[in-house]
Amino acid sequence: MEEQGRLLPPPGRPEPGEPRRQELGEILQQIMGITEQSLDEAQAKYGGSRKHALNCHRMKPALFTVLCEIKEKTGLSVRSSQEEEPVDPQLMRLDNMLLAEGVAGPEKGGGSAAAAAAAAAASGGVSPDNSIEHSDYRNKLAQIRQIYHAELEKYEQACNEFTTHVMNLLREQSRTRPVAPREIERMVGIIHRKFSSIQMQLKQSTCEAVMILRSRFLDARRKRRNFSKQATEVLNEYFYSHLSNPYPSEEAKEQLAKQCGITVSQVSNWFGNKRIRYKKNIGKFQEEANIYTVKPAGSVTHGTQSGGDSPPTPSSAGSGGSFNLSSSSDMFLGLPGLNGDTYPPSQVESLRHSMSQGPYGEGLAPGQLYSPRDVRANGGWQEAATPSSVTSPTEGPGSVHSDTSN
DNA sequence: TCGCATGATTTATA
DNA sequence: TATAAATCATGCGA
Repeated sequence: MEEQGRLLPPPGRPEPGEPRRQELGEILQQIMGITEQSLDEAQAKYGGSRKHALNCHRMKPALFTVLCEIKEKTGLSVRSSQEEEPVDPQLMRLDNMLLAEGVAGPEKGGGSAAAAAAAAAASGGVSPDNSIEHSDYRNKLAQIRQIYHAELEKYEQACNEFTTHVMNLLREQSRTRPVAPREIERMVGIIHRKFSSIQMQLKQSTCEAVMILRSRFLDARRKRRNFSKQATEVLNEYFYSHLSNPYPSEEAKEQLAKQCGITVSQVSNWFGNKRIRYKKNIGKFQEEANIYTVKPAGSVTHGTQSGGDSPPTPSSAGSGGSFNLSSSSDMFLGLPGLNGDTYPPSQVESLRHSMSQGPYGEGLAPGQLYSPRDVRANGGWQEAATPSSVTSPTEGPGSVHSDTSN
């Protein structure tokens, strides 16, 4: 028993070393009723020669047989107490999450896929510096992965070392007392369970780290990115061509989202912001309104326009599933634009429509209602926001935009 | 660095 | 539950 010191985990372990040392001590105690102290005492008291004498004692075989009988009788309770435990659902969850995040399992794909998903979600799908965030996320995830695997390896190594050591001890003990293979298995099982619980702590910490990392990347407010110019143009075109009722239906939102490479809720946010900001400062947006109501067809969107205020229907969408926001060139008439362009009749109609709508308009045709809520919302919108003419600014360009928060 | 622009979130409302 | 309104947080150009 001189190898007493080697029962302890190898030195130089990281922080979890101390709890592990304690736990291993507990295991030994549990398995054999041996503590470091008792071993030390036994060692000091009897020494190696005493052990040898005990082994050679003439009564030893008889004693051994009695012990075997007792063992047989108590074996049942031992066996029953160590029935296979069902797989811990929490451990399963942790494992699944680590796999999904690419921390556990094969390196290729998992991590980068998760990173891509996170980056895509964070950027709304079309962030220009998507790749930067992507690599940043991936690097950090790789760090977590590296630490996780290093720790896991250490734990496994320690577990194996300890198991071997305990088995050696049992083998040695089997000379003086009966040790059944099943008992060894049971003890190995206990050791593995103890190490599993330690591993679970590691997995938990790793999951927490991943969650923090993800939340940082997915916190849209922190990582706000302006939409691409094209996306803004698409949205603006829709907004200004439906100025009398800028409430896209769900279908329209989906189409816009698809076209802009953003989510439907981002489209909703955009329209919400746009409506309120437009309403607050119509004058400032006059110029923009002119640009978008006057813009030649095909500059931003594809396909044909079903009419300025007509609700777009998926069935009327182009082959690419694109949402038709502007007029096709064959609809242009000889109406001169501000920059010398000609206007499509539909947009002229839209313009006229906008002019006829608003506080002085005749109300909306049934076809202009995009959603039931629009009936209510539209009234408020028209009263407050729709200008008498988007081409005849009532306010000069010098008017100041004021988002109350800014 | 500052101020405005803008996307997202929160809260209240119908 | 969609929307208005207020607000927050960040981007971006001068």
